Amino acid sequence: MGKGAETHETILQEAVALASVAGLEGVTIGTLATHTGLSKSGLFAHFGSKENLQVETLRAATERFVASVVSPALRKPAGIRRVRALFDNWVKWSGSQGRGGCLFVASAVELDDQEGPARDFLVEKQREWFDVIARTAQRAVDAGDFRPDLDCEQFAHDLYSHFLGYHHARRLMRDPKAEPRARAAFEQLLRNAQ
Amino acid sequence: MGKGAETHETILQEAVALASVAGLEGVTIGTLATHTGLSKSGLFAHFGSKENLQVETLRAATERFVASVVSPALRKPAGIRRVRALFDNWVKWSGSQGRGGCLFVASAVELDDQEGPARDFLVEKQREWFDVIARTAQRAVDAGDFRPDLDCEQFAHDLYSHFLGYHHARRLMRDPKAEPRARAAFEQLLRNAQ
DNA sequence: GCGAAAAACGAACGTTCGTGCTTTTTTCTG
DNA sequence: CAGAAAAAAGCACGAACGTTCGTTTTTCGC
Repeated sequence: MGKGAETHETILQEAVALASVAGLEGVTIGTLATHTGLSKSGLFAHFGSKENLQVETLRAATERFVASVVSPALRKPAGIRRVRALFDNWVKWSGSQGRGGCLFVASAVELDDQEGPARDFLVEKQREWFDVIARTAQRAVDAGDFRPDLDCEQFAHDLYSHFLGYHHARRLMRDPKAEPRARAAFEQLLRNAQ
Repeated sequence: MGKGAETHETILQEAVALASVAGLEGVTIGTLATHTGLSKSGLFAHFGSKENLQVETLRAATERFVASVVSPALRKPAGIRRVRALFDNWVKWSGSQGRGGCLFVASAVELDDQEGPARDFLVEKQREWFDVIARTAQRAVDAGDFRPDLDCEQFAHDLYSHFLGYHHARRLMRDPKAEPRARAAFEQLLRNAQ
């Protein structure tokens, strides 16, 4: 990897960390330059536009998310264990994000009314993630862990909701019961699916 | 109401509408002045600081929320019907917010890491809203609609999660199934509580 | 180690941001 | 209706925003 690509990576790493705290719009060229020890113009040249920086930041965050949440879970045996791994990894990952929260939750709210490539990218990746959950539930049905008439898309939607509830309780409300509540809700979701 | 207070009200009305679309931070003194036909300095004099404007915007939004969601529901007979009214009003109100989404959801993500009076105010009101839900569930237990050993705080947490899931599916994903999914999840929540 | 290519810098641009002042206009009260 | 009080405007400020451009420094292939 050449020097340029290396710096590029470093910038994106910092951008993801910063965005988790201040949101996508909060990642300003100036502050990002300061944090990386680069000049504004030097940093800017790597991306060509703020919009592109935002998309690349989301892309970098997605890579990390897949590597630490999705891929490990997909290595578990299909069925309820894999479903558990998905949710468990998700919650653990969210809690390990330093001071910040889940960048995707933050971006979802920030971009829901902002047409453009950043929104398009986020929606696409969220859709993929939703489908992974739904398919994983379907595999659990196939394995006999879940009842045959389960609505897997509804299951994915509900799982997603429980994560959002967890995120809200932990991040805004700073409720120490956030995680146990989320886990209780998840267990109930599993029971209803069996 | 004098002229001053009237203008004050008009500004806040516009601020709430604008914040629902662009977020709290997106409500800039300049754009707000343009939308209300005032000068920047003239508008600014009403609030003294941007921070105070944000708090007042949240306060105005809270008033509207209570008037169109909470109060009508509390006029229903205690029990499961009131619980239904809470969720129903909430979902309907969220869908009727014009182009924007729920300001509280947007602010929750925006302010979760931003220490200050705006955050404090939001957390306080969210806490109150959470308590209203939990107490309403308790009244349903008392009325015999819900089982006696129901964890009412968990119920409130779950209800909240389902709203967040609905909001996410509708606003970011623009999923036409968002509302039926949320309603299905809510019905399941009720069934589990009985 | 030389020279081309890539990377980073420094300075400036036009805007917009929130926030002070002072002055003018409008509203309310006696 | 006059005069006080309130409201709004006008103007300016320093800072930060994204972006452009020309120059300097660093990296890398030969």
